[in-house]
Amino acid sequence: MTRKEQKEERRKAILMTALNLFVEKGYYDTKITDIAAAVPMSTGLMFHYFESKEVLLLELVKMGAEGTQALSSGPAAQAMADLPADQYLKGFLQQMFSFANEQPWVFNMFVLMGQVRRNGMPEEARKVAMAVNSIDFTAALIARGQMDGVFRAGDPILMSRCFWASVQGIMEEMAMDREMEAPDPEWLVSILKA
Amino acid sequence: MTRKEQKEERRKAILMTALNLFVEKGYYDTKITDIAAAVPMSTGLMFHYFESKEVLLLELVKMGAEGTQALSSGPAAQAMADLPADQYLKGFLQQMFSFANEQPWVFNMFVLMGQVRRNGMPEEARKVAMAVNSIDFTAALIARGQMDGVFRAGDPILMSRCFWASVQGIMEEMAMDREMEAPDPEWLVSILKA
DNA sequence: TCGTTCATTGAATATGTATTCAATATACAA
DNA sequence: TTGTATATTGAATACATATTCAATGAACGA
Repeated sequence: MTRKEQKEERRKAILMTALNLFVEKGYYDTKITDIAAAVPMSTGLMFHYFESKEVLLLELVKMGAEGTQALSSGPAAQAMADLPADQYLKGFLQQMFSFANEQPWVFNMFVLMGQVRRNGMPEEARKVAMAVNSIDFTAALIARGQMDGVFRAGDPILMSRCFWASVQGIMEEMAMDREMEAPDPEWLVSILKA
Repeated sequence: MTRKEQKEERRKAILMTALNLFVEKGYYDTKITDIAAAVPMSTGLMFHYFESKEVLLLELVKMGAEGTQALSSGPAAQAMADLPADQYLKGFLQQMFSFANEQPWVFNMFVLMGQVRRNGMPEEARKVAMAVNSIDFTAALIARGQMDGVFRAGDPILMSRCFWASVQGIMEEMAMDREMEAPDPEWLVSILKA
């Protein structure tokens, strides 16, 4: 393994460790020394890999943004694209909730993306997280579902925001208590159902 | 007005200002100087009223805990007590969402209580917020609704957690964007509906 | 009116933690 | 093997901000 690869590995290790801690304890309560100790490496060395705590967060959020992009244009999305709208959303949630155990980092990434959108988070990362927009995409899906009569009447944008806010709330609850069972996706989709 | 009353007024002004800022910008991003400037008063004076930022948060959370207590045993609760379970929850949400504009501090208090429960918030305040438990109460309500056939099958505790996590998610979204319209309470209650 | 007490200020201090840095070890290339 | 670049360390520093404090002003009771 070349030295460059080594470095890349280490970088990823830091990112994954930070992701865990940020979601577990919150960004502000996670100290650089906590991350360093968990990797493990010396605190000083952290700064050979990331020039600051904020940049580290930013890198994570960029990864999350790319991942979301990839997900919504990838083959899985295509395969689902012509399902009925409610089936599509149910499938998505099913997948996401199963990631909570099987691919915790994917799950954590989603939770982090939601958290970073909030007031009081570092500006730059926040902007990137805000730019990732599932709201409009889902709103279009909802409008389609309304045409087909599977979804109730209502402003699709508002419904989309409420749907994702609910999902975020539940994912944070799950992140806080890893023992918690996932809800039946049907429950959440019911928010939208006719 | 006596001097003691003056002081009490000032105390409340600080508490309300802090509540606003904590919800608006987040606890960690809200500096003592921010609160002082907003009241307005000198930063030093803050410490004649509250011995620390954490204690200030704690006071707010204690108020929130009492308020919740009062709400769930007060006359309004009694009046609702023999409504069908779904009507009860719908009424509660209706009220809460209307507070978003009419009594923002009540709304903010609810949002804060939810936020303080999260990892990374000051321990003492967190314990108090955690002790306020709508989960069990609502779970009982859900069980009743299941008997009556208005709610779907499922673990009432899990359903209760998911319901409140969704509500929290949406209230935080509303707190972030004060222009946002409130959802129809029916949407949220649908999470539980048969 | 005078003295005592409380309110108020803003600059000084303490503290926690992000960030830097000088020193050392390790890998690699010639 | 030797010299150069990179990785690594942990202690020193910088910085942000919570907290203290000495000084001043305002209210109140006697």
